[in-house]
Amino acid sequence: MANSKKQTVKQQKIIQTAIELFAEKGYANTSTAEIAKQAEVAEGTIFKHYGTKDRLLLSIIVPYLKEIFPSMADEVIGEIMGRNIATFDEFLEGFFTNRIQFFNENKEIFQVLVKEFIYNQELRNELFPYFSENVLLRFGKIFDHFQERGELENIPRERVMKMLFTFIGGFFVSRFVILTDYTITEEEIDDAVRFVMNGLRG
Amino acid sequence: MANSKKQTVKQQKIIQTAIELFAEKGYANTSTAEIAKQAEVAEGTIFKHYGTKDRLLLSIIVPYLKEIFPSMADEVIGEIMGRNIATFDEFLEGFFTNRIQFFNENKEIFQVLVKEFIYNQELRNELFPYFSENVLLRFGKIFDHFQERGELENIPRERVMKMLFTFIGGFFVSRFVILTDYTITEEEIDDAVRFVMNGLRG
Amino acid sequence: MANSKKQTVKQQKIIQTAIELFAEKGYANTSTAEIAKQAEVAEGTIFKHYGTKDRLLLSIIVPYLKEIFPSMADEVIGEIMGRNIATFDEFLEGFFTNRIQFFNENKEIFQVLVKEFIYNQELRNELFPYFSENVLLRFGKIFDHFQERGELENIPRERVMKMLFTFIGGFFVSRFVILTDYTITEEEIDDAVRFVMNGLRG
Amino acid sequence: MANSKKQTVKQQKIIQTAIELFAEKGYANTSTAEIAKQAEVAEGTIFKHYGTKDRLLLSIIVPYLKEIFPSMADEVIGEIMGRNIATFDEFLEGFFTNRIQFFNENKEIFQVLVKEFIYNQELRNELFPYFSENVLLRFGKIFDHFQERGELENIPRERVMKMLFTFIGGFFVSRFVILTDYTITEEEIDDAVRFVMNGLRG
DNA sequence: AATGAATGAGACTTCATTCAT
DNA sequence: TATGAATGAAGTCTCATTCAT
Repeated sequence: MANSKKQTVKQQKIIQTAIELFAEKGYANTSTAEIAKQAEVAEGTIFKHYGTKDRLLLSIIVPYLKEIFPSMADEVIGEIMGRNIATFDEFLEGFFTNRIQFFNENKEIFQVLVKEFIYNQELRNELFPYFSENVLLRFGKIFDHFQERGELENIPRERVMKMLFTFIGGFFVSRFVILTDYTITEEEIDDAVRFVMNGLRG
Repeated sequence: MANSKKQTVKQQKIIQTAIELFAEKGYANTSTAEIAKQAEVAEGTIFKHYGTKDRLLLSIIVPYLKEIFPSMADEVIGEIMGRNIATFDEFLEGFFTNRIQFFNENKEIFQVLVKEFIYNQELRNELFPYFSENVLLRFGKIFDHFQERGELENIPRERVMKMLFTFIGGFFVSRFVILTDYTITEEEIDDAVRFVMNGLRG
Repeated sequence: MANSKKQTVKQQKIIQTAIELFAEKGYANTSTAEIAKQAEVAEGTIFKHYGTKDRLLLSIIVPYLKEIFPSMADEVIGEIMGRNIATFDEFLEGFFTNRIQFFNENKEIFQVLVKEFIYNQELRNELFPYFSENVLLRFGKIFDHFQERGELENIPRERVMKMLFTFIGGFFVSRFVILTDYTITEEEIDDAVRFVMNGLRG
Repeated sequence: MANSKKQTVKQQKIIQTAIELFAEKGYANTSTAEIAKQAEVAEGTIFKHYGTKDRLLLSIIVPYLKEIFPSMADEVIGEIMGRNIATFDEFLEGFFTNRIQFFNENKEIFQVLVKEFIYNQELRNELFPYFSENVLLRFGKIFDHFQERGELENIPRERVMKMLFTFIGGFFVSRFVILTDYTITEEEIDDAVRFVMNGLRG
C-alpha cells in the first residue's frame, strides 16, 4: 500500500491493526488501548507517532485518498481510455472491473473511509474538496470525451451524471461496506453496466 | 409521529432530543449527559425510562421500523397500487414522491437509522430480518403484480431488483444522509424514474 | 470559609483537600487522583463538580479573591479607618495585625494563591485586574485620606507606594509561604510598622 | 556565564533552552520533549548527559548558587567594601546597582531559582544551607563592619536585618520574577536606598 | 557523543449507570 | 415520576526514561 516514508515495523502494525478495527467496529467504537494490544505495541507508541487518535485516522484515510486514489484513477483513465476503449460501455465495464478489484484488495480501508464519511460530518466537510476535485472532475472529462466522439449525445450532462453517481455509490457501498461477505460476479458487472447504459441513454 | 403509549412530556423531550443529536453526531458520539442537558431533564430520568443508552436508541429505531414504516409501506402499496396505478412508471413515481415526502418529514430519524445501520454491525444483523421481510418481500410482490399485468417481462427478477435497490438505496442515502441540505426537485424525480425504468427494461 | 451556594459534603472535602495539597506541593505537582483519594471521593466526582483540574484551582482562588478579600478589606478600611484611627502608624499596625490574623486562619489558601501567582504567568495575567482594582486602588484611597489629614505630606505618592508594597509583599510572602512554620510576634509587627513609617517619611 | 568544564555544544544548547523554558513556564510545566525539540537535540541526549530531569534542574541551579553567586558576592563585598565605600548608604546603592545589573544579565536563571525555591519545598530545604551560609552570613559581616565604623549603632541587628531582607527579597522578586518587563530606574534605586536607610535608622 | 523509537506508569477527563431522596 | 450527586471503569493523552543502533 506504500504509506510512503520510512515507517517502522511497529508503525506498520499500528496502521494495519487500526484499519482492521476501524473497519470492523468504527472509529468511535475502537479504543487506542485495543489497537495497542492487538498490534502488540505500547499505547504510548501510538501517540508518539500519531499524536492523537484523530490523526491516526487521518494517517489512514488521507494517503488513501490523496496519493493512491487519484494515481490509480489516472491509470484507469489514461491507460484504458487512451487506447483501445471505443465506447462508454467498454469504459464502464473497465471501470467497474478495475475498481472492484481495487476495493477487494483494500476492502477494509474503503470501509473505514465510507463509514466515517457517513458518520462524521466534520470529516465529510474536510474530504469533500478532494472528492469533487478528483472524482467528479475526472468523470466529467471522461463524459466530455465520449460526447465528443458522438456517444451519449443530447443528454443533460449534470443531471445524468447525478444518476450515474447515485448508482455507482450505492453499488460500491452496498457491496463492500454493508454486505461485507458479498461476492460480485462477472454477470453482475454486466447487469450493472447495462442498467447504467440504458439509464443514461434514456 | 405517534410514538404512542402514555409518554410523559419529559419522555417526549428525551426522544426528540436524542433523535436530533444521534442524527447530527451519531449514537457513539452523543453522551447521555448531553441529551439530558439539551432535553432539560435530569440524567437519571433517561435511565428511569429507558434503562440503558442502548435501549434508548432502540426506542427510537424499532417503532420507526416496526410500526410506522411497514404501515406506511402498506399504505403505499395498498392505496396506490390497488386503484389507479396502471404502469410501473407510475408506481415508481408515486413511490419516490411518497417516500421523499415521508423522509423529509422524518429526516433526522432516517439519518439515525442509516448511520447506525452502516456503522454498527450488531444493529445491522438485528435489523436485517425486518428489512428483508418488509422491504424486499413487499417489493417482490409489487414486481410480480406488474409482471402479471404484462409489464417488465422477460426480466430476471432477482438480478434486476438488485440493481433497482442499489439505485434506490444510493438515492435516499445520498440525498437525505450525506447531502443534508439537498432539495429534490420534481425534475429530479422524473430523471430518477426514467433512469430506473430504462435500466430495468434494458 | 463560606464558598457560598449549597455545597455537598463531598464538594467541601474536595476543596479542602485540594487546598491542602496545592499548598503543600503546588498545583502542578498534585494529581487529581491524589486529591480524590485523600478526600475519600471518586475521581469522577471532582470532574462532575469542577469540570477540569484548572477550574478546581479557580474554584479555590477566585472566591478567595473576589468575595472574601475585598469584603474583609472593606472591613479593614471602613471599620478601622472610619473611627478611631488617627494616624497612619495606627492604621498600619491595624492592617498588619488584621491581615496576619486573617492569613493565619487561611494560611494554606494564601500559599496556593501566592505560589500559583508566581509560578503561572497566565493565572497572573488573569488575576492582575482584581489585584490592582482592589488592593492598589483601596490603598491609594487610604493614602489620600491620611494626606488630607496632613500626614505623609510632600511625598511622591506613586513612588513611595511602590516601596510600601514591596515591603508588605515581601513580608507576607516570606512569613506565610516560604517560612511556613514562622511565628510573627507583636514585637515584629512593631518593627515592621516602624521600618515602613520611617521609610515613608524619608 | 562560564558553566565551565568541557561542555559540548549540544549540552550548552540544552542548558540554555532549559533555563528559558523553566523560567517561562516552571520546571513542572516543561517537558523534556519540549526542551529537546527547542534545543534541536534528541531527547535521549538530555538523558545521556543529565540522567534525570531533576538533575538537569540542579545542573542549572547549583552552579549558579555554588560558584557564581558567592564569587560575585565576594566581589561585591571585597572590591566595593574594601576601598572607597564609607557609609552604609553608599554600600546599599552599590549593592542594588550591582545586583540589578547582575540579575538583568541573568534574569531567566534567577526566575528559575526563585520560582522553584518557592514552589518546591524539597528544593527549598536543600538550598537553605547555601542561602544562610552565603547570603545571611556575609550580610552579617557587612553589618558588623559598618557598626564598627560607628554607623547603624544601637540597632538590634537580628531584628533589623529581617526587615532589610524582607524588603530586598520583595524588591528583587517583584521586579525580576513577577513584573518581568519592568525596568528599574536610577531614581527608584535612590528611593529604595532611602526607604531602607530611614527604616533601619528608625 | 548522539539518536529516536519504544515504553508503561500515570495524568486528566468522559461516560453510562446507580441510588438515596 | 423525577432528580442529581456520586461512582469507577475506561478513554485519550503525556511524560520521563531506556536502549539498540
